[in-house]
Amino acid sequence: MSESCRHNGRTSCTVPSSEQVQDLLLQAEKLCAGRQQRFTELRRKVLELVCQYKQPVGAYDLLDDLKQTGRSAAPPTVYRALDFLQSQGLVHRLATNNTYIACAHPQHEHTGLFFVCHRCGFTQEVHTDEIVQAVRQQAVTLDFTVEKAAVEVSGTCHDCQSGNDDV
Amino acid sequence: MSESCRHNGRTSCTVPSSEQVQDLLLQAEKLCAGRQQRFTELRRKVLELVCQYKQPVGAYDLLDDLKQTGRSAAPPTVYRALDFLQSQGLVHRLATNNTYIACAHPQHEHTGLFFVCHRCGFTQEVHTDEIVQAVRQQAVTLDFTVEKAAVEVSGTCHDCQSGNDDV
DNA sequence: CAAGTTATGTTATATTATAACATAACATTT
DNA sequence: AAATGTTATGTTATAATATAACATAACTTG
Ligand SMILES: [Zn+2]
Ligand SMILES: [Zn+2]
Ligand SMILES: [Zn+2]
Ligand SMILES: [Zn+2]
Repeated sequence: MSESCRHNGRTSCTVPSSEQVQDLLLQAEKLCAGRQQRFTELRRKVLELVCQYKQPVGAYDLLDDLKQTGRSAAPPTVYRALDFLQSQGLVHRLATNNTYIACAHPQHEHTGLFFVCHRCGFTQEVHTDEIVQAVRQQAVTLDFTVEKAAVEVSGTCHDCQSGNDDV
Repeated sequence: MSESCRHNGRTSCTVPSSEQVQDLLLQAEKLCAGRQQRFTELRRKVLELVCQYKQPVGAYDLLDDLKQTGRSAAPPTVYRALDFLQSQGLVHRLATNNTYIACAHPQHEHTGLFFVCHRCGFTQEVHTDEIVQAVRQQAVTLDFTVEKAAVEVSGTCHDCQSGNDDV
């Protein structure tokens, strides 16, 4: 299901549900294999941990989780794994709150576009051609070669707008 | 000159030049006065320091600068001033590299759109209606209430593309 | 297996930012 | 002007995030 996906236009993407995690891990394994990149146990484990969160997660939370598994772990352990996962497009880093989130469709390159609810933390990745195109067009105007773009919008999500102040 | 400015469409904005700093400080003073906000000596000084950099500057660099002036200063000193300046739209924070930059036209609210050269550090703020509009449109689709948006594009600026590897 | 490369373990430290509480400055009312 | 409330700053300590540096282990390739 997540093997092939079409993200034309403004398609929204969700964090994989529990039953999809294994699928996504398999996908990640294939992706890395195809690129001659080593999808090690540690990297798999970290990606799995990231996936298990419904929301973006901090590096030190992942570190705590890793320690729980009995495995030896220090900050570099998790940061190196996250660096690798990011380099493969399997994980995005949200700069505005120093968190990490699994990408639901790493099979094609893309800029991370995120809408982050600062009330409940719900974070939605989207693929909006208009945004990407607008950034690209501005880059042309500036004669700027884009390497990567971060678009992080914070505000209130649909569910949190319903007037109830106590979620 | 910076008193009234028209940023219709894709207008680029630069960090104020040295001779413009006093103008910008005066503008900031008026702006705060009009809002019943206290533009204290400390806040003025921090804004001035930020303006004096041609590139985004880190909080601890500003802290060092503050100390040079003889004034007592600790991290909270500069962070509180920066928080205030951000709240008034006088300064933007770049989340992708934890730096702060003066806004060249704080007189109207806007999202910060930045193109950051990772080679020379040159950072260009732009006002691109297309980008803002595209984000807004996507927010409508998601029924998401935007509070603030951060768009930070990193790559190579015009000057750094000229093939020379040793700037 | 040997040699080279890449990944991980480990310790220490750098960098960025905030908590908490005391004091000072300013504003407002009497 | 004194009293009072509010906002800003000083000060100390610490939290939160991330990396440097170097040793060891694992994997890869010839
Ligand atoms: Zn993604
Ligand atoms: Zn929400
Ligand atoms: Zn601005
Ligand atoms: Zn450059």
